[in-house]
Amino acid sequence: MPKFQTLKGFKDVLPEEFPYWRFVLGKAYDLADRYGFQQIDTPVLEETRLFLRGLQEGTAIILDKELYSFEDLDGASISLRPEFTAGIMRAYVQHGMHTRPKPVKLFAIGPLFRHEKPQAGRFRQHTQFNAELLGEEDPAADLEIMQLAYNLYRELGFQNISFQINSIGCPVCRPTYIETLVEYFETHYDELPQVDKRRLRVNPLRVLDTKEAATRALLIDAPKSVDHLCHDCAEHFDTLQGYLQALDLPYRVNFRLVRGFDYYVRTVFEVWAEELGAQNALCGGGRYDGLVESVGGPRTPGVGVGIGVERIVLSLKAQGVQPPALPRPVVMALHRGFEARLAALKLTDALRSAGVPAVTAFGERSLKSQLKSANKAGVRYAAIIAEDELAQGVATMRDMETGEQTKAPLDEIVAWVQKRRGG
RNA sequence: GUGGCCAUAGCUCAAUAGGCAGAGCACCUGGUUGUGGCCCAGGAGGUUACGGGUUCAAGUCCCGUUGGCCACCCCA
Repeated sequence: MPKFQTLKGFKDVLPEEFPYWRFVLGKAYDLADRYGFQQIDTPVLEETRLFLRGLQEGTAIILDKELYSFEDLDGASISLRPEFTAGIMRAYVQHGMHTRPKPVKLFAIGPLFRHEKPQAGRFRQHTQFNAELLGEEDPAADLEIMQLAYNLYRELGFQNISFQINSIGCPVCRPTYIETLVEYFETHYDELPQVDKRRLRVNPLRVLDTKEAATRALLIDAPKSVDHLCHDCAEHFDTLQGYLQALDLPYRVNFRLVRGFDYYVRTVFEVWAEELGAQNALCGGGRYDGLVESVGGPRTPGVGVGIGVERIVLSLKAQGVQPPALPRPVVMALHRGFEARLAALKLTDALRSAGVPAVTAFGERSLKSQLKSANKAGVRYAAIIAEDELAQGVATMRDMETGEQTKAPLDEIVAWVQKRRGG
């Protein structure tokens, strides 16, 4: 066993993975551009308080346990970011971004850290593509965030994806709903499994997305948030559904879909892919009109989504989607003798400058050995430069697929290769 | 945090009933003077995850630890 290994829940991304990563991230950038989102990057480390601000005590304790927190050299408590949104909201307020033309549309890509028990598609460090739309209450904003997520999956080649949506109301209508919900479960208190008794106490909405069969039976008759929305929330939800229908976006209202935080309002949604087992949620998002305020800014509506990149990569593999191949060296310059080697180095340099991926054989090994290297590197052409070629000022260009060989003047090789690459 | 399954070479896996740690793939070198793939020969690569225990003898049985997978919990 190696002397050192990655920490529990962390992993290396090896070269074989990168066709997938570049495919996903390339598409993410592309879509963000097309949707008019601007990129923002915030520090990986922030004040711990930022991540635990204004949470109910029970929730704060749980989250605290999953936060990578430590004391800085000056004694300040700092933490690795467990999510993007808090840092982006902090930046929004700190830089007075509320004075920018609304809506402010931001996206970010980078690592997040949570001290969780590792599991399928869940690591202690994961990468997220995050989009936030701030300053707009129109359900079309919710729609835009949802479209962004949906089309990312669609354009990556995902099949059978659809939305699960719900509206969890707002500070006006939610408290009454939660009261009704708690009352309902209290009349069935003895039928509730231990976990759900606890949930009912700590975070009642969470009882709705329980995995306990006994509780799920009770859910059939449980009050639904969509039936307890205030006028504005109901209208917002109706309008959003009208948009989804108009745009042919497949969705289901799922009254069990919730978020556990107070600043979430109205729309919550997830994108689901069929046949992905227990972890069928590809991403989740929602509206958080109270969030900017909670970090000290003006009251600002907002809606956002977080999309886990590792989970996409896993799903792409599970669905057998082939990402485009990454560029490989096209030419390897082989050489024999010191002068030839210099010529090979110059040739490689010229090819690279012209945009042709090229490498030089290293060392002073036999031509045979160098050809083996060229074969393993998968290059299309071996440019052989030895005494004869040097004397004539040419290279022997060997096509590694057909074995065909032709000589070409050294200063014409760039053009020779480009012509054959169809450039 | 709770529970189940698992851990042998870089990878995939063997190793009778507890009795000398192996194969395939991958890697390196060679198969003569300037030519790859296939083939052949050779090489390197292991404290059997780690620590303890039982035994004449442990990869194999027992305990602990670490790590992985799966489910729960949680999911900003």
